[in-house]
Amino acid sequence: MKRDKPKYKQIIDAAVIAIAENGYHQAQVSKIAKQAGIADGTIYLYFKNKEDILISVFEEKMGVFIENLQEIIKNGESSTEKLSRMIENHFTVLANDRHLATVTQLELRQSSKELRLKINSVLKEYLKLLDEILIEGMVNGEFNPNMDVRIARQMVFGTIDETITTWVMNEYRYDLITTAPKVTQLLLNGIKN
Amino acid sequence: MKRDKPKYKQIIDAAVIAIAENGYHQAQVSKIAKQAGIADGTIYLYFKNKEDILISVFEEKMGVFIENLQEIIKNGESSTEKLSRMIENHFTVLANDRHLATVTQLELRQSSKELRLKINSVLKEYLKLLDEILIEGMVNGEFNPNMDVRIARQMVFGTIDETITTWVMNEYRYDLITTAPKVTQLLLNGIKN
Amino acid sequence: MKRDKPKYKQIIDAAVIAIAENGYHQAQVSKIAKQAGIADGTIYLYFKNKEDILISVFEEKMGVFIENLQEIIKNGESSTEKLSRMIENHFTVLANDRHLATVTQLELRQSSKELRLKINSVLKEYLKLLDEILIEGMVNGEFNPNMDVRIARQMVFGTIDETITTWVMNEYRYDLITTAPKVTQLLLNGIKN
Amino acid sequence: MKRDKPKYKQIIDAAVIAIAENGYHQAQVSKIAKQAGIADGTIYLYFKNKEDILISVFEEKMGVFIENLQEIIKNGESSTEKLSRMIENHFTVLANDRHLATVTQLELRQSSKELRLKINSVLKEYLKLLDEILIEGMVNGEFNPNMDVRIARQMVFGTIDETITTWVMNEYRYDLITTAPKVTQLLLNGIKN
DNA sequence: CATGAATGAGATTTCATTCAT
DNA sequence: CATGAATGAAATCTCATTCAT
Repeated sequence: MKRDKPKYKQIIDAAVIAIAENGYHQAQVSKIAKQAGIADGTIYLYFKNKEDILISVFEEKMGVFIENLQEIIKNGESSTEKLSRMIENHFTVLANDRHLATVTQLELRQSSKELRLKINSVLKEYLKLLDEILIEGMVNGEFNPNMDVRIARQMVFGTIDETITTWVMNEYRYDLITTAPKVTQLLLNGIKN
Repeated sequence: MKRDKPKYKQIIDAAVIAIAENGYHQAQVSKIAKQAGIADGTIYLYFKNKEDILISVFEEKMGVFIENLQEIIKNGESSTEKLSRMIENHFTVLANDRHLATVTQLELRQSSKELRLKINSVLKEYLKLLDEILIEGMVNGEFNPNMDVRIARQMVFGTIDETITTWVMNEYRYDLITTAPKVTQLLLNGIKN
Repeated sequence: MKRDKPKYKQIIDAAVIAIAENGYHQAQVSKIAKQAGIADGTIYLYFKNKEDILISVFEEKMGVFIENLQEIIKNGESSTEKLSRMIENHFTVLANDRHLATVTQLELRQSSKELRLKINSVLKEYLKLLDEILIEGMVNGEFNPNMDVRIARQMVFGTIDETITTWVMNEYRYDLITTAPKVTQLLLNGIKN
Repeated sequence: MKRDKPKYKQIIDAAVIAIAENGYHQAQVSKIAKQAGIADGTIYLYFKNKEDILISVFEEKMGVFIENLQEIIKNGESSTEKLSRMIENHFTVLANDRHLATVTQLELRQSSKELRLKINSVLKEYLKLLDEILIEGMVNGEFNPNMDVRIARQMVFGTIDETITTWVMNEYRYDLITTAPKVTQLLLNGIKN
């Protein structure tokens, strides 16, 4: 399996750094290779083409979010706690990896519509877990049982996304993690029963 | 004033159509010129460069949102009503101009970080008006006076944005305008006192 | 019409020279452009891609052969004379343009099978005229009426082609034009009645 | 001697198949190695480089033609019969190995001028035997004693070559072997005394 | 004011060959 | 003898912008 070889992850990480430091369109394959300390051609032993690198970056990194969220869902007591810890986790992971935050919130969005559609399908898994939490809360009485789940999900994710993007655009000037509880509070107000 | 000449608006509208129909990266200056029925070179008599066209597209179109919002603020009775009508207006304008919706929600986001930063500064005026509504509501007791305005604003705008983007990505399959009240309801729950 | 503009022929001629002097695979678009005294990009205002240049080279140059042959067929008295003058013309044109001879006999054959198939369809028109001469001669009793026209044509063209290719491979060391009558004589012996 | 080891021939045969099935430019060293069931690097224990493989393909396969022709010369009664049997043999060998026919008539000609010059020098031995037959016939009165041997040889070989190439290009649609006598007849007419 | 032909910089990807194991 | 992962040079084509008419 290619993605188990050390160079696979090495290239993924190099891509994140190269994109964060140079911008999406200035992160040429040669720059990624250089950052990874390998030859240009070696990239193509592990990835079909440049787009494949970018999708893989998203898959690998989004994988962390998904795994964490699955853990949270498994261990959380109430739906409220699960949602709260999901937001906290999302903020924490990106606050602790500014390169990754820049890449996911700003740079990767410059990709073509085709690439973004693929990225979106990766994202869907994450959103499905979010839906699980919301529906559970609606059933057990923690959240408003009459709300439209899709819209609630869009509110939760849209707010998280906008909050983090603004933080990145403001060049990480303020502490992101401490805003998490406030974001959580507002969102919970919106959806609680 | 350049922007009062007929060809100025003609090019702006041509750009929206060209981008919506071809996608951001396939909307070459020559295509915009052709759509506008003028020569490539003529574009440069009205715009400094391609980026200038795109920023102007955003400025002009966002201008409609801002004017409408100013009107809403002037005429609205309560803060709650103002916020409600702002969301309704935002949804209505884009639901009625799918070309514009595609361009603002999907295509223009493929632009470079630099361009997006400029677009964001245009957006700021709109967000400042939103802040006005929120602060007014906090002062007059309609909204939670202890909430963080910035976060509340990000929730409102992030939710609107995410909702519309999803609608565009789903190829306008459902009716956007009728979801506005549900979105408003959730957001008001979140911020109300 | 693109092929009437002066730059069209200018590029075709530059391509012949660039290919003859550098070889097929070393005749990069940039070399052709330089030889033509224009910018690389200008090539693409006149040709769809590199392959299009090469096909056009063949079409334009083969056009001369075809036109000459049509003239010969129109004015020639006997089939024997027509065949004789066709061979003479073929040898003369290439003997007088060694660049072209190198390109058609050696370099262009390195092109991909796809390109060669296209080149072949251009060639077919020439071979159809040759067939006309042969059939006419079979009907009027100058040539053997029982021979297989396809094979006769392949003999005539194969011999011409092999003769000229050998001459080019031997770096034009001997006089090509004076061998024409001998070639003609042998071929006529082969097919005469 | 390298060419006596089993892997030598194994690679040669793999090359013919790989080229015939994939085309000259798509027959990468790695494909040839895979076809031969060995590792890429192993190729370089038996051949200096890729060009060396291709020349060797031609040498080995042309060797069959040469051996057969030597046999024919040794056993044939008249020059006419020898020529006749040479043509028949040439057609038969290629008609019975379509992979080889495709490779020699179409694919290998896409090689660089340099490679083709080397291939030609391999071909020379075959052509020298053909010259022998022609000269013998001129001396013993079977062939026209006044003809130019070089041109006669080019006619014979050019006709054979063109005939077979056309057959390959037409995707072996008709029977090649039965055309041999007709080709022979026309050629003999051309050179007989 | 308007035109549109011409410019030219710049990046992805392939594949023959090597060499440490 | 054999392997196969790694190398890195090299070329087509696009498109924003200019400027002579």
